[in-house]
Amino acid sequence: MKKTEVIIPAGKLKIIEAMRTLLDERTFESLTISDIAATAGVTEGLIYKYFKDKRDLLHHVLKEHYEHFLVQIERDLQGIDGAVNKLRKIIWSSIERYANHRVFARIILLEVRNSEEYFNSEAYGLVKQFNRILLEIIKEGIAGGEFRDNLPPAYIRNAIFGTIEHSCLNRAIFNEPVSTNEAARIITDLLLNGIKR
Amino acid sequence: MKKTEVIIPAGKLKIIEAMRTLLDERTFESLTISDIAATAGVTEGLIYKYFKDKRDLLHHVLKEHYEHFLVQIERDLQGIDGAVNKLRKIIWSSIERYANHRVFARIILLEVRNSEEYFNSEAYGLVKQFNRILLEIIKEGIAGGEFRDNLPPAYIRNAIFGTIEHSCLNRAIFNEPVSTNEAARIITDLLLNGIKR
DNA sequence: ATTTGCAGGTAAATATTATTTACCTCTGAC
DNA sequence: GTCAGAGGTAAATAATATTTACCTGCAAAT
Repeated sequence: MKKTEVIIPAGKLKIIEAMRTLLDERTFESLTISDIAATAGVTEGLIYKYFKDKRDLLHHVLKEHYEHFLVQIERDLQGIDGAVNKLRKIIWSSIERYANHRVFARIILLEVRNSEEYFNSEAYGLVKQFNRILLEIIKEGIAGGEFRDNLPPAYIRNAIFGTIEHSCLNRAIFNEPVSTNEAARIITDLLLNGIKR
Repeated sequence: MKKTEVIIPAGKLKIIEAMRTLLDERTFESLTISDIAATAGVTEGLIYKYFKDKRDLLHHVLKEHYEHFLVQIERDLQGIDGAVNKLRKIIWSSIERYANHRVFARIILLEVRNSEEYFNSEAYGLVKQFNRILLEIIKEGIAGGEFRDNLPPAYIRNAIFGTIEHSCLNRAIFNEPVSTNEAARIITDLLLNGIKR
């Protein structure tokens, strides 16, 4: 009775759902407000009732996806001890998310970073939250002697993030398949042990 | 007498130059044809004389940048022996390019990957060429025993590329400073030796 | 039982931008 | 000399995003 008291109007839900559907098929730029309204079965004006503009709708869709992602991440990390083990898990979970939620991957990898407003959006706030989680694990690893202490944590984070994202880019763009387990195993190994023989 | 016989018309040059200038200040999406024409001091119609559309102009600007980059890379690699040394150099050169040519970095990291046409553009052809160079170095390193032989070359390439790009993202987006030498040293070390103690 | 405020929704006007069209003007090869 | 074609312009048109004014049903407050 106390949770989700807020009833979300049917029209708004249809708009969000239409956006998700269309983003699976086409790029954000190529979608018109009229496309979205038609797919949702509402009028164009209604979109502006709930969202500031087209981009605001995009950010909302990303925010919903990211909320699910963060819930899953928190859950996945439960009961795992040690920075290496946590890192292994977080890499696996991230790849799994990018691989199995292509719209999510496309939005975050390709569609949002080119606008200023994104960096003021709620969605970006969640991304920063994820960043902090990852950074905590890295610092824990350094403090506990599992990771090297002569690499700046921010660089480690960039390497992890960057490697994962780049490895999932072809999936997002060309729909090339990704094997989550294999990718996670290789990327974790590569990052932990390096490429030098 | 045989090279650069082609005279590029003044208007076209001004358009390209205007695009570069504007991209340093604002995002691609926020630029209008009328902005570009005004900055270039030409009429809007002329832009369409030389470029298919706004994106085609963007791809052209990227192509010019990438040509310079490739020339520099080929030069930088001259006389360097060994895969590790070549890798070290290519990482340094890439970071240097992203750090000192912010428009280039912004275009490639933020503006082009969200459109289908990009992947048919000449600019993308050059990116693939760079990819091949990097992949060759990796294969050389594996064959020569400098790199581990149990990591797929494509993953190694993604890790290198992804780490570099992610490390330069904040520079591209927020204009945060990057120290090329420091970044190159740390990233190379991290990728070669891994993050595990 | 009315009224009334207001959330959900529509339809059409307007504003903004991209793109096309028709034309003008100079120049250098024939 | 002319004339084809490159460089360029101005204005019309098309495509889209956004705003405006309005309609409708319904859950309180009177």
